[in-house]
Amino acid sequence: MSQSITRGGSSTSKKEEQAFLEAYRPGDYARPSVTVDLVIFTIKDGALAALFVTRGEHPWKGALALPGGFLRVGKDRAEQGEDLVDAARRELSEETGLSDARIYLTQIGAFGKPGRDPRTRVISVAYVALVRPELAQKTVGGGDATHAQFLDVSKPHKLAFDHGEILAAARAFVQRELLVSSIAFELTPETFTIQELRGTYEVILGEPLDPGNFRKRFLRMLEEGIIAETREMRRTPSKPARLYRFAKRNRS
Amino acid sequence: MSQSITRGGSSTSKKEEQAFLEAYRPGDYARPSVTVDLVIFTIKDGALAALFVTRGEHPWKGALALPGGFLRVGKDRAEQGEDLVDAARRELSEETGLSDARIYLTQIGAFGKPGRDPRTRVISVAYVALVRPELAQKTVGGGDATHAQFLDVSKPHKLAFDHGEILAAARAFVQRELLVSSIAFELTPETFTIQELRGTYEVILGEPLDPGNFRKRFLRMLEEGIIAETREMRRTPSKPARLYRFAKRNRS
DNA sequence: GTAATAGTGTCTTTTAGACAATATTTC
DNA sequence: GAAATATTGTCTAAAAGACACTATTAC
Repeated sequence: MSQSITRGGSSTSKKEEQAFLEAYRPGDYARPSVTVDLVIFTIKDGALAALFVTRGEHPWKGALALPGGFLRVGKDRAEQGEDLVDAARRELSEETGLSDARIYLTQIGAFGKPGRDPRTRVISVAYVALVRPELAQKTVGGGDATHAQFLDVSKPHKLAFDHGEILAAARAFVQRELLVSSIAFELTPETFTIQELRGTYEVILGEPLDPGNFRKRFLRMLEEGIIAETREMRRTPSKPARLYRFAKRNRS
Repeated sequence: MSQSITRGGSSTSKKEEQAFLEAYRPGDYARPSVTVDLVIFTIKDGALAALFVTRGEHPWKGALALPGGFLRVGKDRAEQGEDLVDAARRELSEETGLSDARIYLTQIGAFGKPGRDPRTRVISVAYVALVRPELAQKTVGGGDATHAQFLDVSKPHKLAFDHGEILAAARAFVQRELLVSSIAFELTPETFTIQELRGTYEVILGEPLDPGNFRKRFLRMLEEGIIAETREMRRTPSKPARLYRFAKRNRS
């Protein structure tokens, strides 16, 4: 915003500002469309999977795409529409039926290269959602009779628009975040064994972890109170394993 | 984007898509304005400082604000306007006169709460720029006869719009990034002593660091080739100190 | 010499990684 | 008992933090 040179911080009257706002008319320069796109991750069949929809219309008709939609913008100054994160929650709910506010959802950035959508200039604000596997199975994307489906992200898919780039950014975000916060639990069932949690880590990081060494990390989290023991055991093909549950976040 | 249920990935003809695009007319639902706002950091007088402008117009007339401006959006499909990061570079250049493409500039996210600008719905994409102190002094913001000025961010300032929130996010971003990448060098003169680099770390982290322990970290970076020794020494009030220079990034 | 700051060394604790070994259950 | 895997333990190396100490220069 180019500023005229006015200094000294003279407090201007509320009345004057009111008059300014009344007189304000939006310029007629072009505005972009703003969409909110979601990378909804879950663990499916032992792999990191994301929800994709098949496009039914041009452009990119028939191609896989990330779920998303237009940000709802109000018509006047008093009603300016919905917040970005609310639009993301709404999309999440529409695509999966999941409206639980506890589901992890966070913004990872804006993507807005000119030409990314051939129809018009679009700025997409991307969000990452993490859905526990038992919840994901119950959603629209859980079955495969619908247009939305969870697919293994380690397998290459031809995606519409620049959604491949957004997906890559989302994977990088989750990998980085895994090392500093408790997001692994957002992709793990309510109760889990040490090995099951290790599986989640392995799937996100894309590499195997030593069971003994992972156990040490796990026990540290237990001491810190991030994880709590339960009385139950999980039956396995061999020796049963203790079940634990997530107790508290290690950072807000 | 709501999808009609079409499956099977039948590849559609280019001609059909072309026809679709020709017929496409943007809907008349409201679009938001999109701006790019910058948090331009430097080190000034031994403190982390950011560039602020004084608003000359309503709303928030007379208040401090982050420099920023509207994203330029083209009028038609063929010419969709400038990229987000190009808009950020343009603003950086306009506000500081610095057009060097080597200046660190990266996006930290989109801010778009309804009501953040009383005039109309605005989505702001925020960028962080890091400017070396010797460069910052030469800029418009270096003196204080202009409307743009670098101010110590650890002192509270009443900022326009939600710019306080954006500034806080930018500071958090830089602090996190300091621990994993080489951004400290983006705020350090070309050549520097160990103590001077430590000063940069201290100013960003907001806490003192042990000189002996920091030296060990420093020497590790020297071994890794991130830093290189020079032949020069810096004269100090007491024992002179060796000068080093930044050699290579530790991650792209 | 004295003050100031550059630079070195020591000790402890934490964490990670590689990897061997033991324990307990199902079958 | 055999197979599987949960669990424990050992050794090494890297890194961080606290803190005392030495070296070299300006004045």
